[in-house]
Amino acid sequence: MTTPTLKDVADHAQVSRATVSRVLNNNPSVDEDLRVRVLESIRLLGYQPNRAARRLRASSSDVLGLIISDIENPFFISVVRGVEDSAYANHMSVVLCNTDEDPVKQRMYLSVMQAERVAGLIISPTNANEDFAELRQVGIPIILLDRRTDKFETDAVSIDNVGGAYLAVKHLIDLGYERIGMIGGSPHLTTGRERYEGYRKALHAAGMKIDEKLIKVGNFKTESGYALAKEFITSPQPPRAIFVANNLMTLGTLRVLREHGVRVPQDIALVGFDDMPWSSELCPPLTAVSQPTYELGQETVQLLLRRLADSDAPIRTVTLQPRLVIRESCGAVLQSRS
Amino acid sequence: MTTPTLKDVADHAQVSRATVSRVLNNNPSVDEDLRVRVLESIRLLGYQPNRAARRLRASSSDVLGLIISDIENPFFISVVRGVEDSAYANHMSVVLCNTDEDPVKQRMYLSVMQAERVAGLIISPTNANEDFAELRQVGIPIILLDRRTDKFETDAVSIDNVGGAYLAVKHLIDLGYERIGMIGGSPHLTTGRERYEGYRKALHAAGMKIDEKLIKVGNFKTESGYALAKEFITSPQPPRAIFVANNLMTLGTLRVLREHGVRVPQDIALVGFDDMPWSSELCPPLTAVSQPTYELGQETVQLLLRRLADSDAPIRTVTLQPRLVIRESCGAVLQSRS
DNA sequence: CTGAAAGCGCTAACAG
DNA sequence: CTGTTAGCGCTTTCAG
Repeated sequence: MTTPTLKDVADHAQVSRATVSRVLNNNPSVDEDLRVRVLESIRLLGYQPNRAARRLRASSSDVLGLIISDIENPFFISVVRGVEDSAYANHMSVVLCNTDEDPVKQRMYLSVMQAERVAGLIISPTNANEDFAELRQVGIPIILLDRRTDKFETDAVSIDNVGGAYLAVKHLIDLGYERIGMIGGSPHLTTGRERYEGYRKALHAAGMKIDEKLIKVGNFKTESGYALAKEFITSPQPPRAIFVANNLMTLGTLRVLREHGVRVPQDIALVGFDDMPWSSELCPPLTAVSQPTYELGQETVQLLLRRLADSDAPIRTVTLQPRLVIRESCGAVLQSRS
Repeated sequence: MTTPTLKDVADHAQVSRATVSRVLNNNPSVDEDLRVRVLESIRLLGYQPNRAARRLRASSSDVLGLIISDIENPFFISVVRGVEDSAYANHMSVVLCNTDEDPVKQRMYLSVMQAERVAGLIISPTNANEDFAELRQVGIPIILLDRRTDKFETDAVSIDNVGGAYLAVKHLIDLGYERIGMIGGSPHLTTGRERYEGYRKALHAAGMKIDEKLIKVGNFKTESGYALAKEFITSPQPPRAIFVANNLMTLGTLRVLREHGVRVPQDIALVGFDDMPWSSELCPPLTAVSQPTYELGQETVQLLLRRLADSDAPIRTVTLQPRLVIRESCGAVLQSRS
């Protein structure tokens, strides 16, 4: 019922606590004999350093905070995985928190992270106007993941959303579609705004007019996609093709279309943003913008590590390029393989 | 760059550190005047208790460890969500670790949890023969999630896998299928074994023979489902219907069938285990055993809370019932809605 | 190269 | 009801 402490190890090895501590921290200035003796005692007693104590004393911790905004969204899973693997490879553990797009929860978790004295924080913020004042004051580095904020300058890694959306809509245009609609995500998030911008740009570049009636804005959730798509198909002049701004909304859209017997792509063509493991088994196999999610996660850790090593390094923003995966939901060439 | 400490608050409010501590911990024996004065100082200084210090001193922590075996598997996401929400409601934070079905990683994370002195641990173990000796020795309660181990008695919450599989296979039998095959998951996990048992039981109850050639065993991953399904359809006598033991393997199976132009359910009928948000948009909409994943997560927290309150409470095992969601992949009545 | 000693920020008896 | 006094387990000067 009781764990051995550093003192126990010291007693057992007949050295001072300082020496044990040095061995633990790979301090080179320890005689080889003592080192092995200490190591042996550690093994024998099954000693485990107490992290709470260590963190209290040495203000450095090896815990990395990861705050994501919606764990329900499969997009984040692969991201989490990337963060975790990278952290693991660098001997850090990660504490994952989910704000559920709730600013109140976000505030709370920010407090937790601060009180927890994490080494650094990776976050995809729920709102663009958070300034992370407390965390910054304490000197905890922050890396923005996927979404950015207006308020202040930080290291950030994100996807080229404008480019991705452009790619998707251009594909539709190239296939000859007109009346191309969009089901957009939260306009208060950079991702929502940028994908919308990509949509506009693509139409613009093709000399096509923007028709406000073909643009619906929601909140990146399945229900929102469902509701908006329903508005579309029950409207007098539904779009001939739709670009949907994320995977959840795409699911909602597919549901409505199926329920109303609308055929894809014969009646309405569809491109999604986010390529998921199941996208190729959907009905029909979905053409979608694929985001390098795993790399997104990895990259944030790299940025954090760099910032930890040099707090004065210039601020860096990394942008990852998405690519279009063509399947059957737009009526492009039918392919035998996905 | 420096955070106020409890001492700063004490000085500011002109009281002792003990009093501040009492206020912080809602100790009722503090005069109302002092309490407001302290609270005011806390607010003014923006004080945040240092968790590391608190945890070091009071061996009780409000951090709950959650170790899952495969974050890639969407099944766990909803579980995580359930755990998190319940924990949040009970003022606890959760640290999530992903072992990736790797016993070495699991060992490491168990150490981390111990060193971290978490209040309790919820885990879906990668292997059935882990005994959690160290954790138990330190007195950290453990709750088994979804999977169980042989080695020792603990509180556990899981799904009735036998019953779920039985339901699925019986459905196939009731529809008149013969030559019903199974693509099973890891036999060293209780979930894998039990779903297999349910399959056998259903055939048995119907007076049907078990044909070993119709049983393939894999490891719950997409690739495994892909490979096994391929073996099936390239075999001289493929099964007429298949029960697939989890969502990832179902995805792999669907992929093979699509690639080989096998029609579902006309050529081969399919039932999956795990109903996912996208199951109804698959090609064809999938009939599947739906597990109460969110509740699974919630329930583990309840069990943990109970154990924390009374370490001598009798060991409890909670079993949640799954249900069958009928769609189109088995050729049952076609329904307009999912 | 090693040990002694002084805390990190907080809580928990124990007196008053 | 409040303050004093010890530490929790570890790291880190500072002397030897």
